[in-house]
Amino acid sequence: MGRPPCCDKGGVKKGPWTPEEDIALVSYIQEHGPGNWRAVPTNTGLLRCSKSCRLRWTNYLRPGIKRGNFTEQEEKMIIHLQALLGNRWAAIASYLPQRTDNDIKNYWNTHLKKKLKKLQTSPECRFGDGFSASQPMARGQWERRLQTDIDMAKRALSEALSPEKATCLSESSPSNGLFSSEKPAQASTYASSAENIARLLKGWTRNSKKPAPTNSAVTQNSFNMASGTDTASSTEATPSVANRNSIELSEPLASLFGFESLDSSNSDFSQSLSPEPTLFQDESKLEMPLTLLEKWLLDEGACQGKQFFSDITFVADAIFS
DNA sequence: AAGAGCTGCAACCGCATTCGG
DNA sequence: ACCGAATGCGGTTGCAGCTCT
Repeated sequence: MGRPPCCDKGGVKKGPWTPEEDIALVSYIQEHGPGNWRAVPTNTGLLRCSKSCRLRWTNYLRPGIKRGNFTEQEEKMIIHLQALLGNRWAAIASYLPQRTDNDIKNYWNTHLKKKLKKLQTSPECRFGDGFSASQPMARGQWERRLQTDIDMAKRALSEALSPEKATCLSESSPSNGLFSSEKPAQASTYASSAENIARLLKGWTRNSKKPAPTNSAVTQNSFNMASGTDTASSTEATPSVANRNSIELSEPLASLFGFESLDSSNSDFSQSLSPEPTLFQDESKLEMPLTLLEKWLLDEGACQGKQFFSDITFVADAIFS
């Protein structure tokens, strides 16, 4: 029943990508730009389905992707946004432009869910106005309350969004490009891809001293190794493994939305490659710069949804304390 | 030292949505 | 308006590497 999978035909390779495949893909995209994925396997000679190529590019090879540990602020953002949006990872990822939806999803499932669960089972844990994990309300009751809070918050958001505010905030971050419809010049768009190929090759050569690098973990190291030698003094978007733990821990939240750790070409890239829907786009057709969202989320006296967000903020704060 | 169990993440799968003829 | 193809998205899986015993 239904349409056969796109890579149903035989001879399609699956599993981890090799550095050779990555290079072929990046080279092709550098030349032709992303899109028309159907043509990619044919034109590159890759024995991969178009879907696999797109996924590899968007989740891994695309410039401007930050890998490694999530910062405290990123975690808080994810918690906030997950509470607001649910498991709409692509929408959440559109507000953390250096992270992919897959990354955020994985991080939520492997780290944050556990943290929240642990917190909820902790006897001293209390949420906001008094519902506590030690005396949990019935699941259905809790869910109803959460849904009510979310609805309240959404309503408050709609009310809070006057046109002049939206205008003001879009002006406040004119260069981040995330909400701009302008397309950057192709040349600058793909400059960082060329850079990545160079890094890939460089790292790959170094790795070749070891047994043949045949999995994606090696590829990842290739990028990191190549950039890691001089990352301490740069604003490289792919930090070395060594300094991942310290990266941006004290970075102000604003930088998350200002793309300060991206070079200009990468910013352009995320601009051209991130047509993801903005918050609530499919519900109330609102478009709101993240700075406003975050300001609103964190503004203690902001709106009717205050209690909900104080609950969420409490949870987030408890996790990081 | 070794093997069993656990964890994290890259990649896959299949359904939903969008696009174009 | 309809239909098939292309793309997007979220859930799930498989496996490499790590930790524990």
